[in-house]
Amino acid sequence: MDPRPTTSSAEHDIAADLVAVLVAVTSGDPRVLTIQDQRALPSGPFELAHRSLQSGLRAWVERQTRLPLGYVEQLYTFADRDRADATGKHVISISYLGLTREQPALGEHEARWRCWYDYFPWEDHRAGPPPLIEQALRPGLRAWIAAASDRAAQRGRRQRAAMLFGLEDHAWNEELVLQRYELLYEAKLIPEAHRGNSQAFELGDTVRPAAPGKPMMLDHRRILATGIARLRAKIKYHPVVFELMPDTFTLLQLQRCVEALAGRQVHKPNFRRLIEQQELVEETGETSQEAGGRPAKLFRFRRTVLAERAISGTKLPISGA
Amino acid sequence: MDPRPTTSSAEHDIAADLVAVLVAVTSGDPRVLTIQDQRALPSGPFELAHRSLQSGLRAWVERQTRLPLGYVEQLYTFADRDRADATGKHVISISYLGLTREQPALGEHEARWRCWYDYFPWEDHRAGPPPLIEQALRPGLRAWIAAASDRAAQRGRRQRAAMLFGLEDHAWNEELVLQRYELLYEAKLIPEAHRGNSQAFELGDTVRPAAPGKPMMLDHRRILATGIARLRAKIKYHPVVFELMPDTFTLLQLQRCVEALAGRQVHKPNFRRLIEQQELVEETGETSQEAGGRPAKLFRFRRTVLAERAISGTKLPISGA
DNA sequence: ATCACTTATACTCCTAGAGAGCATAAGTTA
DNA sequence: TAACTTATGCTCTCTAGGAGTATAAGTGAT
Repeated sequence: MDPRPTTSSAEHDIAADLVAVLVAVTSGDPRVLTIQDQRALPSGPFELAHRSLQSGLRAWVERQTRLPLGYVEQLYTFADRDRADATGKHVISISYLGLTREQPALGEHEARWRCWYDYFPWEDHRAGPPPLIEQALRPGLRAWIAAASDRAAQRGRRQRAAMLFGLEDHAWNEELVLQRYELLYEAKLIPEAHRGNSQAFELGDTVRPAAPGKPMMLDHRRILATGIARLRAKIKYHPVVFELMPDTFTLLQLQRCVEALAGRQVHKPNFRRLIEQQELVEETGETSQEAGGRPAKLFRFRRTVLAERAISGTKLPISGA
Repeated sequence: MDPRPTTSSAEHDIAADLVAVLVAVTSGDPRVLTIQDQRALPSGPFELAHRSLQSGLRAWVERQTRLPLGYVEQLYTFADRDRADATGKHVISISYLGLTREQPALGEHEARWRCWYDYFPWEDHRAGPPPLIEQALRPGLRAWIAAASDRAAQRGRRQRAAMLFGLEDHAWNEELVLQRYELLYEAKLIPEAHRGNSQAFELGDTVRPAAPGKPMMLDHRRILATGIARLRAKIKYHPVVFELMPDTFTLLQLQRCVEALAGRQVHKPNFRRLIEQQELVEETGETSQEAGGRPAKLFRFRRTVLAERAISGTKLPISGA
């Protein structure tokens, strides 16, 4: 073990990049900020001027996009060899999840909001399991299963696919976004898997039809998957949804927001019961009748709960897991 | 937004360090591997030869300590300005949690296993709330509360302290390890808070008596807190405990291991019920009578559950939260 | 041999919370 | 006025999880 803080000669120069998964929910769609023809996540260099990584990200995002970043959380740090840049220098990417409200009309650097289900169409189960799993994914998965070396390996692959994609009466678990992406990647059903690493085409690896869903540069789609998974897990025990809501909202709007993120429907009475009995919100006294039915009460998030409670003590009724 | 992958001129040279929180549980104590007179966590440079960060850490740890690393998980990436090394170069620290079984007699670089409660004595509630919270912590906390600018701020501080340390009929939540450390740090009850940043002694900041617990170099104690918190959260829904157990074990040994990590007692009948009804273990047919009572059946972890189940579907009876 | 003690293991009871369904209220639009 | 939409309240049921109790099967001391 190398005793700190003597600077070892083995240390090499490395560049650090910040990559952001910026999420907003607009009119019932979970959206993510993209650049470069919607094929990349916004990223920028980590500069010496920044006090810390988190403040570096905040400063950079708010300067570039003028978005007020409500909630920021570190996701994961990558440093794969493929990511070395033109000079051969190692690039470390530190990815962050950021939540914000609504989208202003930002137009710089062709930044665009895009529904995240465009990149992961199999993740949207709000109207039940999407048919595209059976139609577009299953054949490729079958081919991957059959391509395993022996019977035991085939059984393992089948079991893993069934568990992750909710096949053969496995229940759908919306949190396993990253694992599903990694399986599809491993099964060469993701276009990104064919780039860079040319060893991928050895042996009996036939090129299988790509899974639906828009690809991204480098490993940005994996980073996005990480962000979605983290957010889906987080909303169950931490009141972060409110960072995505306007100041006042109806309970149905809140529910739609949660459903958009979780990618599954929520039982309406239970949802209201949970929100209200936890006293996460308070009435504003006003009502909204945007939706042509009985006017709904408007609510506002009780920010004080963040101080009152142990921060891990809130729950949303998403069965899953 | 800066379109990748053009290398921006604003990128500066940075060194990347890997820091490991290596955990083992021996004879009922949760231990962590330390170096430098038990004042630092093992760390090493990230080298170009490594395929990825994770494999870099694995290779380096296994080479230096000859420990078989069962489970590895990334914790957090730090890059605070204080961490700049002698040359003024930014140092990014990527911290990892690693689980291993037992300790061999490794003696290199004065590496030693040490009980993690030596660094966080207030975290051990296995025999009820430790008296040292009332005796050694409470006075300092009171002083910090009283030092707030106005009544509202005082109330906020009191509430936060009560929530985190289980005072004033708040329940103890064993997962909030990091938040507790950060509060003590902020309250200047942690010796590490007095180093480096000399601005800390402005205004009415009196030097309060330090909290008990062995300090560490740099922010290593914070990293350790992060690791403990992550592990305490993880054992509740993922069967990682078994990475810390020998091949065969009794249910009581397993329970003691969980209790050591969680820092609280567990209801024995409920624990056994949960473990058995989830079919996490299988009998070996043998029995153990190390403990001078009725011989206990020996069990073994059913590794297949990792494939069978969605990995998030296991639970341990730790009320908390 | 008996007793005290330790540990293992099996049951029962209770309650809070989550899932699901139904009923009613109060608006809108055709 | 009817049909439809959305809001809101209530009930029922099931189960997981928390807590307590009882019995079994060993050890070591008197």
